[in-house]
Amino acid sequence: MNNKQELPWDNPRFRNWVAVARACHALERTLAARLAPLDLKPAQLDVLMNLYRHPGMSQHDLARKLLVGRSNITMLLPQLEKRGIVRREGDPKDKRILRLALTDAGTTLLMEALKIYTALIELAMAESSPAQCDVMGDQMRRITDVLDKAREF
Amino acid sequence: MNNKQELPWDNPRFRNWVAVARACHALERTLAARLAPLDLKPAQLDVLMNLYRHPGMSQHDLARKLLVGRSNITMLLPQLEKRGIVRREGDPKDKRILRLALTDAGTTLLMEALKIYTALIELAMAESSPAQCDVMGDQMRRITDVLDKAREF
DNA sequence: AATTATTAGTTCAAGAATGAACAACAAACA
DNA sequence: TGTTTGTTGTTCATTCTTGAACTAATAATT
Repeated sequence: MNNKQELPWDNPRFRNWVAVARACHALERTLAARLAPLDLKPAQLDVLMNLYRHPGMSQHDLARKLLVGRSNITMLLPQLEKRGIVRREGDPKDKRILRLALTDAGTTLLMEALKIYTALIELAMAESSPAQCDVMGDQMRRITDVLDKAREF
Repeated sequence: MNNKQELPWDNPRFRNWVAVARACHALERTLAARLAPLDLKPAQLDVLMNLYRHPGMSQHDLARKLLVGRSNITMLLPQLEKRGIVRREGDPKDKRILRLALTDAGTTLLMEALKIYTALIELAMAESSPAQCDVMGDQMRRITDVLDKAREF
């Protein structure tokens, strides 16, 4: 019996997803290199992006958005707080919760980082038409939805 | 001046790439959970997949394929070698090089892992048509190419 | 042939990410 | 009220990843 014909690599969905994973990894590595002058890591940029769009988030909310553990946020934030990039203040109604927000310096830094990130994305996707790009984005949002539901069992 | 109109999130390429990064992260997390019963991590699966397709690779070649540092490979392989999954033998022509290959046990384990991976990908992309999927794959391969070239300066 | 430059792999110290166990607080309910 | 249950954030030990410095082997240069 020749089982080569059933190899995953013959499956379009598989082969194409592997390409997604590779591209994603490549872009993240390149981003890390280009963010280095700002002394910022991709994971930290993710934090800033989320706090900009959702000021007042709790650490728990942030962890869920970023798909990381809560302890990760605990380890990540004090650095940013010491650099004066992020502000953390207790919720008056619920003393367990810390509300997060960017400082002005944090917003400024974020804008610098976004220039770099945007330029990299534009470079990488220059050959993709807006229509292709939207089709891709829609697929990805569906995938994230499916996986979120799959995680809830 | 209102600069909100120039935010990256208004840029389709930016917004859609963020969706790619999220989906990728979500799928990798889910994969890690589903591979746990095999005592295998996504990074290790990447190694096995590459060795299956390119037996006789050197560690340097493998590192480049995986977009990681050589030292990472050095740290990764001894575990797999001890488990009898990977075989490492010196190249007779060039004594610096170690040639890598899967053992039979390694191939068996890979096939089990691929079932899990394939099932997850099928789940995630069930709603994407093969045509959309191919368009996406092509885009991703172009992105990887562009970034590879950008890395060479 | 002798020297110099590259290349493959390793070591090591530092920095991230993870999950389990924990403390403080809040909510639900008797 | 008092007890139980659930939630938020932290701590800590473990594991992974990384990049710089190193050794050994090969290639290139003189």
